[in-house]
Amino acid sequence: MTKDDVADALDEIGTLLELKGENAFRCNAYHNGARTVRQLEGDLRELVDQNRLEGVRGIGEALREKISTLVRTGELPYLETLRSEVPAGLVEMLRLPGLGAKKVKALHDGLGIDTIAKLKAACESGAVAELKGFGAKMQQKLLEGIQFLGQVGNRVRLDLALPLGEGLLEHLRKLPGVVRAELCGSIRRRRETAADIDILISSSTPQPIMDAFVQLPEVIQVVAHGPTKSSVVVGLHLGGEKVVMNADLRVVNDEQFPFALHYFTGSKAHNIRMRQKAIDRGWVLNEYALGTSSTTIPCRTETDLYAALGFDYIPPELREDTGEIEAAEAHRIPALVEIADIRGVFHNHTTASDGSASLEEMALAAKRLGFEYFGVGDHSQSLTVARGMSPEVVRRQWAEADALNAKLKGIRILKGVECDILADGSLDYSDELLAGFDYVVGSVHTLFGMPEAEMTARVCKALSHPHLTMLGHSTGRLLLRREGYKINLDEVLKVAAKHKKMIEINAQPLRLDLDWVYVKRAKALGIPLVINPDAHSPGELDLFRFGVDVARRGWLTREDVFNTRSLTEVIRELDRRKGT
DNA sequence: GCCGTTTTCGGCCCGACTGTTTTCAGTCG
Repeated sequence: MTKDDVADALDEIGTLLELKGENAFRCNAYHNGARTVRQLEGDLRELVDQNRLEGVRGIGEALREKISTLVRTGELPYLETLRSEVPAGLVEMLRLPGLGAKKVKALHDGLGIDTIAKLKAACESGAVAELKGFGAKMQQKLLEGIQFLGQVGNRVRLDLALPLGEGLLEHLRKLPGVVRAELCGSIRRRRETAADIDILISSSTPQPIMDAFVQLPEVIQVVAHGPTKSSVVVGLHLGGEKVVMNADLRVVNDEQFPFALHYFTGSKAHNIRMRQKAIDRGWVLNEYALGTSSTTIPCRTETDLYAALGFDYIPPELREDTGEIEAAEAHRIPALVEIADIRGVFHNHTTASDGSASLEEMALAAKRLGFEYFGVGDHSQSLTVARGMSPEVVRRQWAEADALNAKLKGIRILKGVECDILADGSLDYSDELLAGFDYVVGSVHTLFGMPEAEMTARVCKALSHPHLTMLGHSTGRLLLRREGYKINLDEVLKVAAKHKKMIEINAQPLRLDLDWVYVKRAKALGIPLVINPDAHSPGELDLFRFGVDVARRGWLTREDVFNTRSLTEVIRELDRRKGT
């Protein structure tokens, strides 16, 4: 049982209790507990065995008991019982916009509806509109929701949601009367996926802005259209993909803007803690103001808002209630790594394996981005599907790199490889050949179905190899598409720290692997992180910025990220590692 | 269910919008 498995179980309990009509705070306690478990540091099994869950905020006696049972037995009779009491279709119905636990329960109690299919039939027959608390509009909305659910999934990757949101923002900023305008929500916090686009505008004339918003060319459907809040569905073709998602716009006056910006950026957990901190000081914090009923504290920016509470400014990427509030209170918010700090990258592909551009084209693209060094990391021989390099091809690439380094000014090519970690944990080339590279990225590309213990041992063995420099995409996940392979990352991090290896943050928006939660743990273990775009074309080099987002969410400073070092420092460190 | 220099009970963030109401409950973020 992983932390995610346990957290999923707690979330499910919370949801099932809601559907049974339980006290909302009790339900919420389970959802809070799930979030806490997901972000726990260390091995859950050990935490349970050593009784270290005691004192964790949000996990009391009852949850601790259930977590222990889940971890020790892999089962939870309490959850089984709940499942037998609540039809599975009710949980699925919650995904429909406008349907919460109360309404789902009313549909079930009143009409015996326990699946989306039955709900669709009941809407079409007009039965739903007859039910108390429902009506014709609700019935129509549900039908539309059922159709929408069939068309789009839940979340959208950041690299798609961000440009869509920025496009809307650009339109809106041109409107008369707009003073300030920003993207909020999970996009501003740079989560790897987003469920919707949140936009905040300050203006003294909200109505015409609202009217313009719902008529933007990207808008497919208007969900809500009020004087200060509107909600629409937007769609756009981006990079060959049709992106459809919800977008919400809120308009406030300019004095309210910093409070609203903070509020709509979230996360929800961060906001709740902030409001409690305000209450501790005898104030109230909401999306419009900070203060008491008689006086308000003027703030021009979010920085002012945090300062009013005695806090450091908290960058949006940190606002997940994972310790940032305590750090801000103690004035220990780190100076996070920035895009401009990155001076080169190490894991990229060329036509020598499955890339689309030559080594020279890639190096020149890196130079255009302002990098000092470009590390090539083509695939190794066994990965034939990606045209992995034979030893001959490797030597030819080294000669090419030497020739280019003699010719090109302002960019240095580093000779690396993305070497397969074979099934038994050995590397894909002889030690003699590996010794000729400037560095070696080790990655798993095969046998994803291995049992967790075996996969963990495989990767840990590779980490003990003297020629391995850094671990590539650590779980192999593809966001919203494929789960990563089963691996005990806490163990992997421990072993990486022991052997003084680096770990990659793969910046491909589809991967973003290592996940930020583990980035934070890697940092705590003193492991250097490396941000790599895993570029297969010149244009993809720029994807490194999404890796910077992950690094920031993992609390990394410039010092924590290896590729913020200068070329001289990088070469010195790589040479030092090869010498040991 | 969780939590407590307001601790063992009584709170738990709070406002906009919708659709159904005839003054408000439910949903959402």
